[in-house]
Amino acid sequence: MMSRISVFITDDHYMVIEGIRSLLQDDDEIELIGYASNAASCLAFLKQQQPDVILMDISMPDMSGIELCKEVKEEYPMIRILGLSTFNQKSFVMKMMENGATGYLLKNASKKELSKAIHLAYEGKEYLSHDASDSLKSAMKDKSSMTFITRREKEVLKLIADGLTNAEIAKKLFISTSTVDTHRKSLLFKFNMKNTASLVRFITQNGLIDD
Amino acid sequence: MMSRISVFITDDHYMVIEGIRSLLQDDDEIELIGYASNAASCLAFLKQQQPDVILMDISMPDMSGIELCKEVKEEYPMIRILGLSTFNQKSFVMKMMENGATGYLLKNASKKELSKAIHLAYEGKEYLSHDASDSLKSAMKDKSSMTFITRREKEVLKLIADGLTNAEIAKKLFISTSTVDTHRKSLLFKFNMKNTASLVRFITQNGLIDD
DNA sequence: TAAAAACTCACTGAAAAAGGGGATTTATTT
DNA sequence: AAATAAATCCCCTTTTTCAGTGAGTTTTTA
Repeated sequence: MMSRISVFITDDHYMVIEGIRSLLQDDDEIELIGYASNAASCLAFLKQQQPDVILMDISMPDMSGIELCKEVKEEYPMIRILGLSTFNQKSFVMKMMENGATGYLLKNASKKELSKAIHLAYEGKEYLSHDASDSLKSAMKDKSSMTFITRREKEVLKLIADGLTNAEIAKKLFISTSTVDTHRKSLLFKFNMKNTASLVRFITQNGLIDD
Repeated sequence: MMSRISVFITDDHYMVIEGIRSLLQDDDEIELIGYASNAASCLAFLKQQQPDVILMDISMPDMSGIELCKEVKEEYPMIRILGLSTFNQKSFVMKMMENGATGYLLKNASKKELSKAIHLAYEGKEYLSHDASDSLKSAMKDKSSMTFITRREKEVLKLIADGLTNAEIAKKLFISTSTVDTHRKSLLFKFNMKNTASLVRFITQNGLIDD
């Protein structure tokens, strides 16, 4: 008999970790070897030990799952990553996959679904949570050259979500309002949103901003 | 020895339910008698059986936890309710408490914290997750006469968060743009926000809108 | 060290939101 | 039935955002 699939969890909600742990307890083909509640300790763990599969939440206190996914994949390309989220917005799913995720799971997934996803991920086959796969299909079409947002854009995004106007942001960052405006437009374009309202909703909902 | 405290969970994330279940397994003073993944089945359950304490998530597919909390309290005033959330924004905590919640828990709460909160809730004493209690204190001061938003305002709010402009909303609801504008202003006023960005962020973050 | 990406700034014009005021009709509650 | 709250509509002005285009400087990366 082959060895068990080793799994690691990165999620900042204790209850979610507990939930997964509990769901995986019976599955004797899967072994939970550890968990981390933030990106830093996840990376620290990986230096010591590499699991076969990582279940990774999008929103972590110190880094977004999308970024962490990218970093982990660069360092340890053999590790399979399954995105974990409460939402299923097309752009997020897309970005996770672009950054090397093997699949995507919603947090209300059943025991069966979870187990299936891990097994498939281990074999390198992609798995997409039901609701997610639909949105992904339509998303993959307009999957233009998206390199994700820059440091400055993120900074501006945060302030936009805080309710600051371009003028206020400009003052705060010691740049001109034109520049802020450019960043704002760039953000709308990259996230494919038509105005600030939908942009803010999206990034808040997907935990792409630190509360 | 007294009988065990009966607990019911309402949360639309299976993993969270599993997590709580697992955390409570060892505590032989607490008995988990059931769970629901939406407001409707929660209410249906309560018609048959009433737990001592309900652990209630804010964001449910069919109704916000704030509303459900209110309804449950009206029908079964003896049931203690503990709010469950990933966030800890003052206004949300405040509204949950105003609507009858006995306490408030963050989803990254430890086993000890969870158990403590349930026991305290059972005794009718309030428990507030650490981060939450701070924000609540400062919030209670400016707790002005907020009657919360109306049906129509909520409808408009949803569409604003979807990224529709006043004109588009007006078309959809068969009313004039002036009316939509009035509702928008009213929302900004009620939530004490200065623009759409901060409004959308706030309501999204607090699960006051159905994703 | 080139090339690419990120960051910077400006101009124009149109669209939308925000701030302030007032007003009528329809529901709801007391 | 009277009072209160909700929903509807309009006016005006100012501020902010959005769309499109162009272009120089700095930083990062291949």
